[in-house]
Amino acid sequence: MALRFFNTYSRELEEFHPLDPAGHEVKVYTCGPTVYSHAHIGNFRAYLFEDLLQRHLELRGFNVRRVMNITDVDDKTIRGSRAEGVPLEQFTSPFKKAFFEDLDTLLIKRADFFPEATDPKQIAAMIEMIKTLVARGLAYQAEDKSVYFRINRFPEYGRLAHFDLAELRSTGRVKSDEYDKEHVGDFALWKAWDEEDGPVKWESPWGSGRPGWHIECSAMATQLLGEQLDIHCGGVDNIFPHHEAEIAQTEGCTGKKFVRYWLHCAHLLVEGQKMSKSLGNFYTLRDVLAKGYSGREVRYALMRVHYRAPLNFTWEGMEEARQAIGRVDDWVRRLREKAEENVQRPMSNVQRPIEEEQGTIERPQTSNGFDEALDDDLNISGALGVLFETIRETNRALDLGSLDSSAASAWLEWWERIDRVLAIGGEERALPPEIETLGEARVQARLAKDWRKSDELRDELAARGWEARDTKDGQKITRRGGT
RNA sequence: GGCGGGGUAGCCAAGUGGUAAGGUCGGGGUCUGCAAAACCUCUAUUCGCGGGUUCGAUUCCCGCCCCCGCCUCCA
Repeated sequence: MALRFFNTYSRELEEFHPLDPAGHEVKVYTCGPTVYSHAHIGNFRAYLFEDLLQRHLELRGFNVRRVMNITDVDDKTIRGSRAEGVPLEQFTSPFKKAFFEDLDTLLIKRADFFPEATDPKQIAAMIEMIKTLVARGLAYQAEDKSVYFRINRFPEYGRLAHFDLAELRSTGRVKSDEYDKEHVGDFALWKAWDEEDGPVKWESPWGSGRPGWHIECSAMATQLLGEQLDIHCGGVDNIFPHHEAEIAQTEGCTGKKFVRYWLHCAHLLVEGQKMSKSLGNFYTLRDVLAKGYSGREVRYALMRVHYRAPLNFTWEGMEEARQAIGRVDDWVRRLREKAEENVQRPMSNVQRPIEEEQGTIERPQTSNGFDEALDDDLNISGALGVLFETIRETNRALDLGSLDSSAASAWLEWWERIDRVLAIGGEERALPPEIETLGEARVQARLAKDWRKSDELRDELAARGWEARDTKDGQKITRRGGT
């Protein structure tokens, strides 16, 4: 099956073909965070979806060139810096740093560029775009000195969201400065300085002020990726007005189709409601980590539901993620042990091709459904289904002794390949010395058949987050859950 | 009101015009000193509701109901 995505623009599943004539490079723009506080896990759901997209495209052989912007100037960042009485840059910088740390925690691949809105080069590019729009009559300076986009001159406006402009209803969420504008729907490209902005301002042909939010993305995307993008992503709440505005501005300047595939992810809910800072019902990644969950557990929990379906965040869901990941870990560990048997006696009886004929375990197929599931608009549930079925089947074969070390190696390779997309695999870590000591004591107790002491030591280990299991090959100690 | 997304087992969640993947939880079993892990097994005659098309619909069509979101700077 061909790779296909649901395009918000057409509201249809479309086969994916990049702009690059060679069919190799894919240009992706993803809306990033506004750094006025820590991003919450709802934000990270979107970034995880984008990470999954990038990783799958890469697995499919595309070379992804991706940009994610950092909005470090807007009403909220200015308000924050004033409240703390520090310069804007000083206010946003810790949140930028935290954002990148959080990306690492969740094993989200870095974009190629993280342009910042306050970068003078970007501001200059934004001003250039606005100049072009003004010159073309697509924008005008109003009495309040701000510059607005004239949506009536861009007939396509509303097409992405499928909105009829005449039907737009004000939610009253935004303070209206409507009488300065020709149309309520006209949006700011350049916001004239006012007292609330304090020292935050840049010079422009229209006086001092700062750029509007939407123009930021248009300028950065075209600067770094060119006038036409393959894929543009974001949360569904960005469809209107943000992405609509981006189309208007960019196409207003270039006259070319801006984005070929628009992909939007649904919201993360908490108790059935959208998780958002304004409602106050949000968790930051740090909140979840503080409960003892690891980055990859959060990653799994937020990634396991299809990106276009709402996902309800619950602690029960976190526990499920922990269990599922533990199952994967145990399986991988088992395969590694099996695979190593090969290394220990490498040369002995060179060829035993006969083992293949004993109706043993099948080797992994290059594709046994995992890639194909993701090709279908990133059907992660289908892909995970393939993984877990594989786990059950290979575990069964291991139980029966019908999976030899070379087959184990082959399955391990299969796993390592798909984990380049999932990135949920854990790392083997050495036992801390005190755990080692307790484990050793338990082995001795067991040799002496001192079951009571053995059980006590097992409880002791469990209390420290480690689990002792007695297997045919002796005691095994593993970390359960958490980091 | 307009525009979207979603309604499948206790919970999470795939999916197909031919009779329901997978995860998690819970019950039973094999294994174990006891456990754990793993494996086996049980848990939706049924896919929001009502019509229609069809030999047959959870899947296609029509009409409803419920939940969530967007409707001018929220991922």
